[in-house]
Amino acid sequence: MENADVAQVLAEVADLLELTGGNAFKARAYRQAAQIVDLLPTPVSELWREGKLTELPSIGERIAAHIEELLNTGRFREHDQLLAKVPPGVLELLKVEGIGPKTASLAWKRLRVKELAALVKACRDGSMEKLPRMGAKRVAAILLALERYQARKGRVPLHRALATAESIAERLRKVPHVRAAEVAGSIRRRRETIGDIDLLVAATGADEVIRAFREAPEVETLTATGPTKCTARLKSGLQADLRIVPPESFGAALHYFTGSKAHNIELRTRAMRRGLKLSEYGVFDRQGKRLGGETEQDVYRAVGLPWIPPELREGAGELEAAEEGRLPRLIEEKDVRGDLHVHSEASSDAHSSLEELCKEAGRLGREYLAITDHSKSRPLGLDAVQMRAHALAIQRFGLQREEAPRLLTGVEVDILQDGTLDLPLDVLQGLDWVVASIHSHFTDPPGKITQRMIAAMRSGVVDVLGHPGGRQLGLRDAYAFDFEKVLEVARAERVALEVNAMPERLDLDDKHCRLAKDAGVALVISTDAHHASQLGNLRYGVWMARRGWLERGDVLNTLGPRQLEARLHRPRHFGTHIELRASL
DNA sequence: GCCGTTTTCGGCCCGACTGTTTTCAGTCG
Repeated sequence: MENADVAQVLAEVADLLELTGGNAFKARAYRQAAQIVDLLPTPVSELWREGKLTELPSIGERIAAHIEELLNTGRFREHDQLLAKVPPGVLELLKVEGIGPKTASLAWKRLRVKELAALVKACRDGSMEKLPRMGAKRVAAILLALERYQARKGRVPLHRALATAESIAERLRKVPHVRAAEVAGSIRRRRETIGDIDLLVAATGADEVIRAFREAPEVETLTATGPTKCTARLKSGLQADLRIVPPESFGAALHYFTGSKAHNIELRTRAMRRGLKLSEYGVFDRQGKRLGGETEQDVYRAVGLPWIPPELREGAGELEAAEEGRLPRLIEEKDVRGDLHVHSEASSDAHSSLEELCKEAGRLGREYLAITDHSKSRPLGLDAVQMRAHALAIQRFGLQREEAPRLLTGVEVDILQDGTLDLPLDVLQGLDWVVASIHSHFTDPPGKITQRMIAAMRSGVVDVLGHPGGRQLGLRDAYAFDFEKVLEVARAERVALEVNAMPERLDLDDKHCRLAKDAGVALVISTDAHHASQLGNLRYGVWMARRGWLERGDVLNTLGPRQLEARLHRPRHFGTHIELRASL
């Protein structure tokens, strides 16, 4: 069982407790425990084996015992007992916006609503409206939310929401009396997917800000408005929340609305223990005297901590790290000096010439670029003879150029179903840089996928495993394999793991980055660009790496070309060693 | 169910908005 599965069961217990009218604080305890497990950088099963479960915050004797039972048998008794009391469809009702445990429970018990379809019916036939504290408006809102839930189950990838959010923020910055406007929430934390957009404005008056927001081209309609806050449905189907605060509260509010929730609760609890009160309006002492809140630094200073970068604010140990002075110095985009996974028009699914790629990479300040086109198993991929010729062409083109970037001959070679590579070893040995990736048979059993990766890493010619998890956001989950085992072999064979920066891959993800770092395995952040314009996607990979606590020293392509050669497992002299070209 | 510099019982982050009420419950972030 993965951490996410354990977390899901614990969260479900919380929902079930609320639906059945159980102790609300008990429900919260389960919800907190679920959050902790979900964000754990190490497998929960490992901590259990080491008897360290109760060392985790929010996990005591009882929940630890439940987790043990879950890991052993895939279920636990209290969960089963609760499930027996509540029809499965009622749980799903909670996912509809505006429906919480009270409403779901009322609809279920009074109207026998046990699933979404029955809720729609109850809303339409007027029976819903007769429930206590329910009225025409609430029923209409629920119907609308039901529609939206069914239309857009789930979240959108970061890059889809980012441009919209930044464009609205930019518009708000131009409104008179606005001192600052920032995108907060999970976008600011650079989460891989986004549920909604949070915008924060510091201003002395709200009316003009709200008017500008309403008139933004991305906004469809406002669904709630107040003097300090309003909510809009965007044309994209996303929701955007806008908050307006006085300038002296901007830092406290920015901190608050950046989250995560888990991080905020930890920080507020810490403040409380020090006799302070933390809210989105500032830091206050026991008498209610304001101590600060204009900047985020005020907030952290009040609780005796250094400023924590948003990407780390997940309640995953960042407060302890800050306290002990071991916050990582996170990698930045400017630290990355080269791109080691780029496709040219020699790949059937890519579109840019070497010239175009070099021009754009040069503009972005990249010092080197590995051209890594597909091997023969991919449609129109290169066979041994074509690969040699292509490598020569890359070299020749590179030699004609004076300016950066320097070109490396490379390949993205397929890892075949039996674990062998899709091109002969001597061809691969003749290249500057070898990315090995799985592009087929994703549904092989976990053991088999793991063996394919291990065999590839042990070939002696592979420099990095490309998009190791194989996921595509919203399309395909990562395939199942034994990551621990892969890390072990990667370290022994000195093979790096890729953080693929394609916004729809972002693979490795943050948790796996952190595990790799802890295991002493090197990482490479690459764009996997299929067009020159995608070379700029590097920032998405850097953000994921930052969420995984990575520092400059953890990432190979922060090195210059000479230093990089020196770090590799077999001798390399980029661009100078293909003796085979003479024989062609 | 968890937790402890108000510590083994009695709390549990805090505030805004809506729709329903005629003072507040429910939901959300």
